[in-house]
Amino acid sequence: MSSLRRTEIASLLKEATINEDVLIKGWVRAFRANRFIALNDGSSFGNVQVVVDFENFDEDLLKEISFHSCIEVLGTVVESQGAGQKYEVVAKEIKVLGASNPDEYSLQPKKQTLEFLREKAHFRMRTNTFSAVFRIRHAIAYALHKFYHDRGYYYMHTPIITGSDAEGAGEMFHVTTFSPDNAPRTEDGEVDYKKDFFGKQTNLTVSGQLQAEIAALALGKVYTFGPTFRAENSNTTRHLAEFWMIEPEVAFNDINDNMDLAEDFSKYLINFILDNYPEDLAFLEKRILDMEKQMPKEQRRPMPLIETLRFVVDNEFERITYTDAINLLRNSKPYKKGKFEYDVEWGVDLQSEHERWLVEKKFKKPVIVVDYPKDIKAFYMRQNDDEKTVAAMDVLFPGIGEVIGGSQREERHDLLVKRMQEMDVPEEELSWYLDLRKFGGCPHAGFGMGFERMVLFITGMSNIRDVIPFPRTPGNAEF
RNA sequence: GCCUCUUUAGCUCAGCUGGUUAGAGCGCCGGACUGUUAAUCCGUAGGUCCUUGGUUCGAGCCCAAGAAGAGGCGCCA
Repeated sequence: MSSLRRTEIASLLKEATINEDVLIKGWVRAFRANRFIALNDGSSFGNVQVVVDFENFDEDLLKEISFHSCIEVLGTVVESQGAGQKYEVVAKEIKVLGASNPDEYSLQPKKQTLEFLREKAHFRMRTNTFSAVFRIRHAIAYALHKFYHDRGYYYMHTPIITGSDAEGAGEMFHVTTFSPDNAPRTEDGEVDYKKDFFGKQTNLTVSGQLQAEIAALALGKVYTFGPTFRAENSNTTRHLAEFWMIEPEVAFNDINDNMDLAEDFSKYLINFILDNYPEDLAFLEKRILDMEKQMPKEQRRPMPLIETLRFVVDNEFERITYTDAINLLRNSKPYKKGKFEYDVEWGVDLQSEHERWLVEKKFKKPVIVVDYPKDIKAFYMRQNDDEKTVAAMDVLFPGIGEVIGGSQREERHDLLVKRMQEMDVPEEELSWYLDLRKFGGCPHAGFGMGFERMVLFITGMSNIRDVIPFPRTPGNAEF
């Protein structure tokens, strides 16, 4: 068509030279009045408007310019006569790269529900909503690397296939080359994993934490970022069987440093998106506001999306001990009026309704709860001097709940061994983990942030399946 | 895993107390119009009422079982 190099729409929208010829390619978002094509190539939220003098184009060609068809346009940049945009491109030549028969195409140029689009995961990224979500998802991933790199952390790749099942973070997916029908058996009739690929039973990782601790005790400050798998039968808007987790682990940090890091990190990610993706955020915010118009007032968000994000970065997270949280809850109105479904009692984990009350009603901002009873937390968390609690923390966000869970790790060998025995954690399997306490151990701390939960919070979406391109949930592994 | 709700046109939904030919908006298609921004106006087509079984003179509607989807809870990130 032309020897011109393709101009990306993002750069065209940023700075265009009047009367210059450009070559653009993209997918048709709308074709109005047989004259105006809204073209998008994914490089930005904004579309470029292509103006077609339909009198000068072949009718059959114009017919092929349909919703989400892919076209190439050679045209001239001019100042727009219309109100919606500064520049537009007057088409000289149009070539259809990929037609899309509107009779058969399952997406339509109208509002469609997220549930419907979820079933069309191969097309849903072409919508405004999902392209905005996935641009932001990318940007959060970039920002997290930048945050840690700029602060001298090392990105550590922990294994996806693990040989230990002692991490205690949930049900695991087994990894095997055996066929379920005729796996080798031992004399007792058990599956003989000694004959399996790795010579032992292996699983998909549920956390990179234990390995990250190895790295932290050598490189000082490290983080992991990778896929994590939980075979829990969780059917909620905030659980996935395959999700991504960020796990910093820092030598010499105590629980307070850990809380500082969690807060700084969360705010950095939110700020990065506020600074760099205002258009996408504005669109997502408007989408929610439109949707909420049909909802009763009490179900609406207390603040629009961008205001919520600003509020979170501008205010300190509330820090409160588990014990104080219990006291607050027991003195709360819903508790006294018997509105809570579950009882509030020291030693029992906070239920969703209790966390929601703390975050959404009492403090109205992210809350960090620390010093949980040791019996409801993992074996590796550091015992506090009261001998009843451990230096564990959860960071709770409005609307989502737990986004971060972390702790100072137990670095005292004898105490760790005692705890493992109490909780029936096999010492032999974790001898390497105990070695870290025997040979040059030190206080250290870290946490895990659910990546998709952060994406949920920043985009304001309500179902976690809509912030990962190809969600894996119980009964669903399409695409 | 538990509880609740939903399933009717391509999509989103309405459908009265069980009663004749199941409707609307949007989308698609055809036409009109042509500086539009969710364009507008007119018109056409489009249905396994989720599936199976039952009750009934008669079932989209009632009953039973199953399937799929959504939400809440639990587990957690």
